Amino acid sequence: MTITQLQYVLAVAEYKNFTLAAEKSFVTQPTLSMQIQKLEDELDILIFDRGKKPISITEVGEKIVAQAKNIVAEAERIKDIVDQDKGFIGGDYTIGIIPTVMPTLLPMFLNTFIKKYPKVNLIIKEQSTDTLIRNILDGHLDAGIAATPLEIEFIKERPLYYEPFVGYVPKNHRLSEQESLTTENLDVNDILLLQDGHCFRDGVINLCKSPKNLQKEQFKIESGSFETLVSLADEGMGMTLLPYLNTLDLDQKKKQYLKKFKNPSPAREISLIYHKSELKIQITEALKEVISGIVRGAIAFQDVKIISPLGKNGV
Amino acid sequence: MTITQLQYVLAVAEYKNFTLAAEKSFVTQPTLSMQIQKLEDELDILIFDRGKKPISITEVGEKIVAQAKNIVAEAERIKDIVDQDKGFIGGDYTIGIIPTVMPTLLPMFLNTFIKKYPKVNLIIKEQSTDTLIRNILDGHLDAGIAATPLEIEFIKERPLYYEPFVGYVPKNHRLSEQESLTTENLDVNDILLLQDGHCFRDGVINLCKSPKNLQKEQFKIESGSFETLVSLADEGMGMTLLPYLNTLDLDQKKKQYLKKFKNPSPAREISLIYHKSELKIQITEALKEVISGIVRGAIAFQDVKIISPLGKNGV
DNA sequence: ATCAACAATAATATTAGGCTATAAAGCTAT
DNA sequence: ATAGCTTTATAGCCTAATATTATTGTTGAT
Repeated sequence: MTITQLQYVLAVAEYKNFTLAAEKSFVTQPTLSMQIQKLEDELDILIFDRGKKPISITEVGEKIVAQAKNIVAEAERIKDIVDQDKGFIGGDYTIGIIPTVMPTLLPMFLNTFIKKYPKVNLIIKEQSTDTLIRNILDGHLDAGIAATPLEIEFIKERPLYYEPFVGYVPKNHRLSEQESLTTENLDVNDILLLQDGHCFRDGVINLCKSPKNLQKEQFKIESGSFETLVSLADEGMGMTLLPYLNTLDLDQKKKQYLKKFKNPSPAREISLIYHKSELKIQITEALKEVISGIVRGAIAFQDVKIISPLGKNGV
Repeated sequence: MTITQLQYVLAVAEYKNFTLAAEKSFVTQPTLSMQIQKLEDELDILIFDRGKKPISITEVGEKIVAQAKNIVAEAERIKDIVDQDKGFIGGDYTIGIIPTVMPTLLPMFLNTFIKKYPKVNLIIKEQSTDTLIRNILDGHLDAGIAATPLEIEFIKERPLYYEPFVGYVPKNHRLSEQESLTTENLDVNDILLLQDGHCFRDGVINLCKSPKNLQKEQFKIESGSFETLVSLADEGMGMTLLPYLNTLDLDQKKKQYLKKFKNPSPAREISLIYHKSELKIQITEALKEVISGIVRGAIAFQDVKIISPLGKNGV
């Protein structure tokens, strides 16, 4: 049994296809086929059931694949140890960021980070919180940036900053005369929400006094971008809530409609999350330091109350 | 990097000597030297400092050795998974047993076990509790039988049976007229003890009312076997305490001096202990079942109070 | 029935891992 | 100092393992 063989097994388990798995492993298909056969012979079991299409994994196979993941991950950490010893920070690093954070946070740290750590090859993906968690758990992401607390087993959370919710209340709105907002003011049916799947949507719903009253209305407008929500609000379709960083690049005219909450302002906690196995921990630490350092300047510390980002389905 | 290379590293780390490590790995010394060099080249670090005698491990080396242990252990578990799937119970299995349990318990289960699981090659070692723990932690033992609770991190305890303490009070002893013993009766300075290092000794000291009064006497007799203690007691040197199973093969004449404790009788808890990583767990489970089954017959359930086996030094 | 997709097999080249023999280095003791 | 011992490194060689390309065998879809 070799580590290479286990890696081949993982590739086939992932792609359910020998040819494709071989390609992704940068070897030819017969090589991979033979190595897997050899492992199967050595253990005297079948890992894959080739009689089906797509290929399926046998019952023992599933257990072996799970264990192979462990072994390969532990083996990769040897390189980590050496890198850490040499003070080397580099290599591929894949990070997922939730859509509502991506456009505001990424430009703030990306440039600084790639200049400070030129040997790290950052791969950034925009993903919803639940995909992000899945990808961290199965090792496809090295880290993620998401609203927390999530409290998922095997995932560590390291808060980066707290971002207050800010109201956008257009002219003629019921609340437009108020100096500042309170949670009690809000009516969830009057707030324009992001579409399903965005955790900021769930945060807003949790924030409102009686989230269970979320009604099926005659027509319900939901969008994936705050820009749309603001425009809709301007058209008199209701008010909306924005994360603080998203209010910064509104044009001057629109800024007049922003209303802060009374302290403690509701806020979301944005954290760097990663697998508790702490693979590539030096890069993760480096990233955390860069982002924290930058954000400390941008978001003044305030008295906030953290709102859970979790929807009724858990994530 | 191969699993084999990591195993070689572990061997050298253990024996601090290439030649011996090669021997223990069943390869020649040059083979092992080269493989380790190759690994060091690949990682571009030094794991061992050959400039010292005996060979020493570099700082990074220590971390790599620790991680290599993980990887190798995880890799071995693949075989476990397959064995479990096949219902196969076999292979080498090394177990340590504390001296005060060995002579009474081993004959009770050994025969049954090797007949029931003929493919398991049992290797049994008599060891004190602290060596036993060290060996379980570093993987030299698959399991141990010791008095518990120990509550050591990374070690699981599975109680096998509770063994009451029985007094051996010879003629003319201060307590010889009493029907049964109580903890209050005991004076630690009047009890013949096993020599230092036996956890049964610590158990007895813990049991006595004021263990701190253990005096430095003018002469103090300690032995490693209960047989000696009983003989000494017969000579009027004091009384002693025995674990219940050790009283079974006293000759008829001596049995008259045995005195039970009033319920709840003090007792020691004897457990099967093993690393929480649960390597070879099928064999461990099988062993536990065999021993429990046999012991259930031998030790009638009683009202007991468990005495800690830990001495002042922790273990 | 034919084609396309995909895994297995065959034949072969290359590499890796093992061995024996031997050299070099580091100690120890005379 | 040097002879002798112990231990690790190097050299040269052989075998087995791992890769390649070319080809065959299956299966499912058209």
